[in-house]
Amino acid sequence: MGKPNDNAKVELKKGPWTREEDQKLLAYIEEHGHGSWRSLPAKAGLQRCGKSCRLRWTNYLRPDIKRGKFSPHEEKTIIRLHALLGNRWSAIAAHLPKRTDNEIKNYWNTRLKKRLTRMGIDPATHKPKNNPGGSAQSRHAADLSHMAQWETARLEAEARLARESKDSKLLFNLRFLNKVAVAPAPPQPVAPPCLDVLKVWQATVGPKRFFSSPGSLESPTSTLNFSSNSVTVPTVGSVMANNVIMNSYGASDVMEKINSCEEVKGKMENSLQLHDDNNLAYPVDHDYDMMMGSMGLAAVNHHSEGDNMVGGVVGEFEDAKNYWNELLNLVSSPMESLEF
DNA sequence: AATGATGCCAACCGCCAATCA
DNA sequence: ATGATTGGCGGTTGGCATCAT
Repeated sequence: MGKPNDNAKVELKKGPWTREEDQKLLAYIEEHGHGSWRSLPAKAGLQRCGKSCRLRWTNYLRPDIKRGKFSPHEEKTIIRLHALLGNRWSAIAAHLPKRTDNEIKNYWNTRLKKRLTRMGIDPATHKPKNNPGGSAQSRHAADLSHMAQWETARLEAEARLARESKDSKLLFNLRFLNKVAVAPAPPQPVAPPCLDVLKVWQATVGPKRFFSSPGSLESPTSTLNFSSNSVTVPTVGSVMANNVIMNSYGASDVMEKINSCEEVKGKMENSLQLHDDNNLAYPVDHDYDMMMGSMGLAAVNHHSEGDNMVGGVVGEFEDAKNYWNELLNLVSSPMESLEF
């Protein structure tokens, strides 16, 4: 980037690309890489603006693009991600390998949106159109909606990590956690654990990166408020012990995998030192707190009356990270085995 | 067969954040 | 600090294909 020494005004071509133009662009990029898009057209012998070249490359010519019909799995993924992210096509595309944001956007606008509308679902809100009011179902939908908003923030953090971090192991773990978090929630009375852990987080560490103002429990996009006594926060111990939250988020298969692994169970017992009274605290740092929140694991035991954290720190932060990394790495092939 | 409606998708447009001189 | 420029993003458009009348 920077200031170029811009130059001659050439009559730039618009409209559909010809085969010859495609070949020129492909040949140039294959040999030199695209470099500065601004200067590429002249070097490649194209009478197009750099922007047009970039678009043609990213949306059509790039070799790692998958074209053609979207699979049912891809459709489902788009719908769910749209519910979480809204019209943030590039973010959605990041979760659909080989699909471009433009393609996903077109597919949504021309097909999926209409299909949802026909099904009586508002494609903007992903809620039933004719069910206003306060039914349990709609309240549950509202819970999901707010979870979705938090998921949005978390997905952004994941995307940031993916860009900034070369630590593929951590990224793997984040993605694994993402699958757990995005799994559909059946109707049930348990409050959303994402919100629980954030409540605890707020009470414990106060507003940080994701909070817009001190003392408020707001997502970047939400103005949701909570009554302080309405939420029961499970502990790591209780969750690990009975899978309540994990099951409530359709992630029982994850716990099944974990429980079926003797090594993992041993690590759990040793590291967490489960207590019947659930008065277990767990070391917290913010990113891991978020992750555990996404999994439905409150990082600390929480007594709602005082919004105070109860219990002491069990270990060091690094221990917690290592523990979760080890735990998650022991679960075989989560990406393939978990329905998303 | 002709015409209009609809579907689809590549490409363009305008905006914005990041970057650089 | 400032202004120019780039790259990226989401919204929109234009044109071709298909369908319905």
